This record gives sequence, C-alpha cells and structure tokens, in this order.
Amino acid sequence: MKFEAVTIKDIAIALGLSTSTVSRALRDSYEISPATKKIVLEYAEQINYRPNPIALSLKEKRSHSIGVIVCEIANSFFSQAINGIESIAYSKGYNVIISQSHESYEREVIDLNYLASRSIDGLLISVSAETENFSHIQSLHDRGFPIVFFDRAVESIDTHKVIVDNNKGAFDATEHLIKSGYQRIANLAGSPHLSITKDRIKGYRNAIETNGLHYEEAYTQYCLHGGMVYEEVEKALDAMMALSNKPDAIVASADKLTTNCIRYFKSKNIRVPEDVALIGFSNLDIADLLSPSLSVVRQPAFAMGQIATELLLKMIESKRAVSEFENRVLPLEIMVRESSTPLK
Amino acid sequence: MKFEAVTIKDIAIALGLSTSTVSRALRDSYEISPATKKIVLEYAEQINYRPNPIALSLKEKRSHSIGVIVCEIANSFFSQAINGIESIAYSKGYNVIISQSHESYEREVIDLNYLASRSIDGLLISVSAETENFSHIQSLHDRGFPIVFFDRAVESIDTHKVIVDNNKGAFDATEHLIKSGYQRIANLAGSPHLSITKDRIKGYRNAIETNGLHYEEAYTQYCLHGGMVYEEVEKALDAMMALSNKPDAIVASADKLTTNCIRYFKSKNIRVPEDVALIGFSNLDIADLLSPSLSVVRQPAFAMGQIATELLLKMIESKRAVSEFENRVLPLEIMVRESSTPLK
DNA sequence: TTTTTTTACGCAATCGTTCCCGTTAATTAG
DNA sequence: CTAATTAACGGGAACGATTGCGTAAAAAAA
Repeated sequence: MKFEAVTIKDIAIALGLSTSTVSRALRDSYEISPATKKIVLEYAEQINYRPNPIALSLKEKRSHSIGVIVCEIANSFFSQAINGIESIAYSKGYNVIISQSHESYEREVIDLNYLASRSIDGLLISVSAETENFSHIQSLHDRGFPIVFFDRAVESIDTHKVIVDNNKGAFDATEHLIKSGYQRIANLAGSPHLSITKDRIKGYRNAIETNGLHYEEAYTQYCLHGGMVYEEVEKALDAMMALSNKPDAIVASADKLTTNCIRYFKSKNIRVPEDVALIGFSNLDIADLLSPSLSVVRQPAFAMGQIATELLLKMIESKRAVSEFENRVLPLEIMVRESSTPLK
Repeated sequence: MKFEAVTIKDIAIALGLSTSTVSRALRDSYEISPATKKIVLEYAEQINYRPNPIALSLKEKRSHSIGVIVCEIANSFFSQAINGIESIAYSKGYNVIISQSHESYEREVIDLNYLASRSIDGLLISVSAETENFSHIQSLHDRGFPIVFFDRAVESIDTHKVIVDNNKGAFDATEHLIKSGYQRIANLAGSPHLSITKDRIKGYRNAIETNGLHYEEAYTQYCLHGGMVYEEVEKALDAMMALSNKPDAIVASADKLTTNCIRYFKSKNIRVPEDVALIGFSNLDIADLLSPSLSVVRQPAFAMGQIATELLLKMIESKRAVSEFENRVLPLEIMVRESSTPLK
C-alpha cells in the first residue's frame, strides 16, 4: 500500500506556475513577488504540503538523522542517555536511529554497516563489551565519518569522547567501603576489553593500596558480557565466595552487574550488608526502593547523551574536517544508602 | 564536514561503462554478460560500493524505515516491546526510528507530524496518557498511512491492534488478592482517557462484584500521567489512605504506578504486605529482587512488539489498501510473590 | 548469403527538490 | 526616446539509482 503525498509539482500545476517559482515562494526568496508568495503559501497550507525529506536528503547529501549504537536500551543508563541524545537531536531537527548490539561484536558490525551506508550523518556509539577489534569503527572514522564515543570509548581512535571519571568513581566507591570498615573488598568487573573496566579497576586498586589494604588478584573477577549473562556473574561471584578469606564487600562495576549481584545474593541467602556490603555502578531509578536500599555510583547519563550529541552535531555541521577532538570527562556521583552501611 | 561515498557513476566512469550497465550488473540482470558482471562486481567490492538508500527511497517512494512512538523508553515494558519491534524490523531490512511522547499530547502530535512527513513507511504507536483527541492519528489513517497500535490503542480508529487482555489481567489480579483474604481492594489507575485503563477497571470491578464484595467508588483513583508524575500518585494514594475504611490491598495498573506506589509506601513507612498488599502491572525485570518481592501482572512485551511489527510490515508491503484489521489480544501472566502474601 | 533473432549494452526519464541560468516585461536612467 | 537595469518568473540540470526502450553487433536461422 502506498501513501501518496502532495509535491511541489502538484502545487505548480494547480497554480499554473513552475516548480522553481513554487520552491522559491515556499523558501521566501526575494525573487518572488509578495502576491505570488501569498497564493503559493496559502495553497500549500490548504492542501497540507510537506517537503519530502528524502528528496532533500538526496540533494543535500545529508539525511538529518544520526545513528546510535548501544548494547541495550533496556538498561537504565542507556535509556537515560538516549533521552539526552533525543532532547538535543530533535531540537536541532535531527532524527535518531537506535540500534542495539546486545553486547555482541557481530551485531555491532552489522549495525554499524547498516547505519553507515549513508543513511545517517553521524554516529554515537558505546561499544559492545565483546568487541576487541575496532577496525570497523576505525575505517569509518578514517574515511571522515563523524563519530562520537560516549561512556565506552575506544582509546586508539581519535575523536570526540564523552566519558565519566571512572577511575575516581571506583576509587571513591572503594574508599567509601573502606571508611565504612570493610577490609576485604572485591571488584565485580565488566568486560576486560573495555577501557572503562580498566579505569574502574585502576581506581579500585588505587583506593585499596592508598588505604593500606592488601590488593588481592582473586578479588577482581571479570564478566565478558558486562552482567548481561547471569551465569557469568554467578561464576564470578562463586569464585570470590569460595575463597578462604571471602570478601566482606563488593564494588560492582556496571548496571547489570549490580542487579545480577543482588540476584545472586538473594538466591544464596547472603544478607546485604551484614554478610557482604555492596555498592554498584547503577542508574536504576528504583535503587532507593530495594531493601536494603542500594548504594550506587551514578553516571550523569542524560547529560552525557546531550553533550555527545552536541559534539556530534557540531562535527557534522562544520565545514571542514575536525582535527581537534575533545575528551569530556564528567564527574560521577556517589549515593550512599543501606547496602553499604558502616560496620559497627 | 561531508562524507563522500562512491556512486554507481564513479564505477561507470572508471570502467568505461554506462550507469545502467553497472546498475544491472550489480543487480545480476540477465542482460549483462558474465564477463562484464565480474568486472563490475569486483571493482565495486574493491572500492567498497554501497547503494545509496536515500536515492533508492526517492525512487521507490519507500524509506524502509518505520516509526515508533511510545511514552518512554526508560520503561521496562516499552524497552522490551522495542526489542521485539527491532528484532522483526531489522530482519526484514527496516530501520526503526523511535520517538518519545513523555506522556505529553503536544509532543505526540509533534512527533507524529515529524515522522509522518514521508520519512517513514508506517507507524507503531502506543498513545500518550494525556491524549484525548485523536484527530492527528485519525487523519493520517484516513489518508491511507499504515498504522498499528500496540498496548494503548484507540478504540475509534479502525486498524490493526495488538493489545493484552487487560480485563482478565485485572480480574485475575484482583481475584488473587480476594482469594488471599484481602477485602478492601483499591485500584490505582492510569489515565482515564486510555482504553486500557477502562478495561482494567472493568476487570477489577467485575472481580470485586463476582466475589461478593462491595464496589467502592473511592477505591479507584486515577493518575493522568500514568504514574510518571510522582505527585499524582501521591495524591491518589493519600486520598485512598485517608478513607475511614482504608484499603488493605492495591492493584496498581501500570509500570510506573507500581514503582511509585512502592516509593509512597516506603516514604510513609507503610509495610507491604502487612499493612497493604500490592500487586501491580509491571515488566520490571527486578521485581523479584525487591523486598518484599513484587507480585506482578506481566505483559508479553517482546511478543507484542514482534506481532505489531509483523502486522505493520504486512500492511506496508501489501499491494492494495487493507480493510480487514486484526485485533490481537494476548494473555497476561500473573506472577505471585511476597507483596501479596495471603493473610493469615 | 541474407534475414531474423539474440546478446549486450547505452540513452533518457523518473522520483522531489534546489539552484544556476536564461528570458520577458516593466521600470529607471541617460 | 532609447538604453540599461531590475523585478519576476520559467527551463533544465543535478542528486543516485532504476528501468523501459532503442540499437549496434554478433549469432543463429533461412
């Protein structure tokens, strides 16, 4: 079934004008007399004329839409970030096309190629946890395609990046646990391929050592799919809990890691914070409704989306190739609640 | 900055052929000799040629993308539904463009006009809670634009609809509370403009009366923005709780209503289920992690998204106008947990 | 060998818009 | 009153791809 819309040609024929005149009248060109403009404008309004964005795109070589690749939209952080992205994009007349990688490298490559075949003007991407090889992104970037990373950036690719101070966030979270009296603090980490994972581990380790505690290798366990796969989290926590000196507190380094950690504790009847305290990176908006309420490291997701989009649009709309790239590092917020209650 | 891609013309010039020959060679037309095909295909591969989807759209009057309007993607039900939508759309070569109404009528109208101006081939919509006047959707539908409703449908517009058996869901939830010994069951309802709200109230009331309880007007309180605005939920619950015979159980009729209900109880130190039992419509994937774990009426969100998309694509790809519309009603699932523990 | 058929390609229109050039008629300048 | 200017509009190419039609050369049939 087809949806026929009215074109400039229809107006031209109806009014006995040429398409060029109609086009100019609609764009309020000085070459058209006020009288003609009035006639055209009124008729266009009457028959509800809308310019065909596809024809415009073809002519201007711009689609006025941007692509977004995230792992999951059913994830508080990303859905909030997308809200930020949309708020800026729509206000500037851009469409947003969202793709999910579901943390799969293969899907990410497919999504990227799909979007990049010239239906989008630029790309916002937070790479999949599985991704180790970034050549698909690199080659696009090399060909001058505007790309902005947010949250999960690729170190080796030089373009705008909007990230958070993961190092400090993990440091603060860990130090908070230490100051609350916990001594054996473990780190439930995400994918080892992601720079955010490395930064968070760095902050975690630094806090441990700065505060005179012993850094224990086995206290850091990775989950390749960033908590998406429960079994991975289960395995990681089993490994920690099997240690002779098992942890008395955990820093969980991602949204899904945090919730699956809670799920694990619940299934094993491990009490929080009595048996193990917990603080997690999370943007869950009901973290305060859990019992115990959840201490979190919260990312400014909405702002990240906004800033990333502003940078991307600036890059898209700049006349010449951009070579100076910004690296925005936003602060994290720690919200202390019951799950990390100080030891008596 | 501009991203120049290679066109069929580039190939034609480089190979000393005409664009038609190249086009036919790429589409494997019988009119082209195997030798020429080989040359073209290899060269195209070498310079990484991708057909320009915008040019194709202009020619075929189809953009191969569908629009989705939901109130919020940061809502478990909708993000799961979108996953279902994407899974079908991508597998059939369609793009998905998502817009959020944030439960605002005004935004919905803007989003609709934006999407409809021929950049999309069809629309999946779950109307905003605020929307009372549906003429913007109606007029689009009248002009033959393919539209499929999911979850929140508009009764007066005759097109495909994918909904759930809200009546039965509310009936079952309410009856479950009754069978668990609760007697004064209230209904925290969503927007009075939505048909799902009416159906859920119908089911609720039917369960009350079928089971020989007294139906009390004041036990049903509406929230115009479906729980998005905490103050509305607070006001509704305040009204219920101020009653002399205040409720001993609540059926919350939407995702955000349910979570904000929990937030209210927590802030007022009302214990669940001891003071008030609770069962809510919710697709929250951590409902089991709350304490008490939350009894829910769960919607098959993913499947709804899939079915709605299949119906939409069928409508888009059908040669002639569709006049027989389907009304798919999916079953709801009740998951009983601690928040509606039977009274002793 | 001549005629017919087939093969393999090119030309040009089309989709909806914009925009660079004309071109006519009216206006102004000289 | 003639020449130069300008106002107001139309013609047509372009964006990238597809496709109906025309046509040269080669192959097959007569």
